[in-house]
Amino acid sequence: MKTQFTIGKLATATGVNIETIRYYERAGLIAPPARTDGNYRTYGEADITRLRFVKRTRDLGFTLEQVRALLGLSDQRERDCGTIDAMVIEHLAEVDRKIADLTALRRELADAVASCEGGTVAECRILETFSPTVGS
Amino acid sequence: MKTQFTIGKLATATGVNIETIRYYERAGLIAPPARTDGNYRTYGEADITRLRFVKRTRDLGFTLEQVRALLGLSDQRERDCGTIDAMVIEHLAEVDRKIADLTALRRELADAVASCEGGTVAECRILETFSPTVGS
DNA sequence: GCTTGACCCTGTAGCAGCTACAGGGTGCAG
DNA sequence: CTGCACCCTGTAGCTGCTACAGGGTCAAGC
Repeated sequence: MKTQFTIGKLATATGVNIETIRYYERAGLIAPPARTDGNYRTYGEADITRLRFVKRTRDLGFTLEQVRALLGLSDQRERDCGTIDAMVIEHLAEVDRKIADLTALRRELADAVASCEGGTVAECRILETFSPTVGS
Repeated sequence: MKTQFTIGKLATATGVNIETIRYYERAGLIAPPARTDGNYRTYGEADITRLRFVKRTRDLGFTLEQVRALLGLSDQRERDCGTIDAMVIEHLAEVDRKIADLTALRRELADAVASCEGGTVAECRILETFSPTVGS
C-alpha cells in the first residue's frame, strides 16, 4: 500500500498554498484526487511530482494555459519533443520582450530622477517628465 | 467661455479608452466632471493634461494607488518635492528587481532550451529541468 | 415631424491567478 | 466528550481594466 496523505501535506511538500491547490484542481491543472470516507482529498507521491512541475513552470512565468499544455505534452512520452521546445522558445522570446520593455522604462525613470534638483513641487522637473507636452 | 467637450474627445486626445476614463473616475484618479443637461460628462483642457499625466505614469508602471499619490502631491505646489523623488526612486528599485528576476528566469529558460537534443518527450531534458528532483 | 446614426449613460460581468473568508464537517488526543 | 487541528464547499475580493446589455441624447437629413 502506497503512502497517502491529505492536502495539507501536499501543500507543505510542494510549497503551494492549499487554496491554490484546490484552485488548480478546478482549473484542470491537476486531476481530482481520490477521497477518504470523510470526503478528504488524498494524494500520493506522483501528485507531489506533478504539482512541483506546475509550481516550477509557473515560477518560470508560464501561464496556466501553457502549463496545462506542457502537462498534456509531457504525458505523451513517445511524441517528438519539438512542440515543447517551441513553446519554451516562444516563452523565452516573450520574457526577452518584457525585459526590453522594463529596461526602456527604467531608463525613463532614471532620467526623471536625475532631473530633480530639489526645491518645491512647482519647480520639480520630475513632474514635467511625467507631463507630456504636446505643442504650444 | 472655455472649450468644453465630451468623453469621446477626451479619449481621442489622450489615447485613453472611454471605459477606462470612467473607471479612473470611479477609482478616484480624476474628479467627477460637470455634466450637460443631457447628463453627458464635459471636460476642458486641464482634464486632458491631468489624464495624460495619469496615462504617462501608468505607462511607466506606477500602480493606480501610486498615481493617486503622485497626483495629490503634484497639486501641493509649494511642498518640497522630496516625497515625489523618493516615490520614483522606490519605483525604480522595484523595476530593477523585476528586471533582475526576469533575467534570472531568462537564463533558466535558455538553459532548458539548450539542454534539448530532440527525440521523444521521454528523452527530453527540458522536462527534467522543469521537474525539481528533491532527494533519492 | 420623424428617423437614422453617432454618441453618451448606468450597471454588471468577465479576464488572470490567486487569496480569504464564512459556515460547516472530520478525526484524533486527552 | 470536548477541544483543536484539519478538511470541505461556495462565494467574494484583489488589480486594472474591458465588454457588454439596455437604455437615453442630439444633430443632420428628408
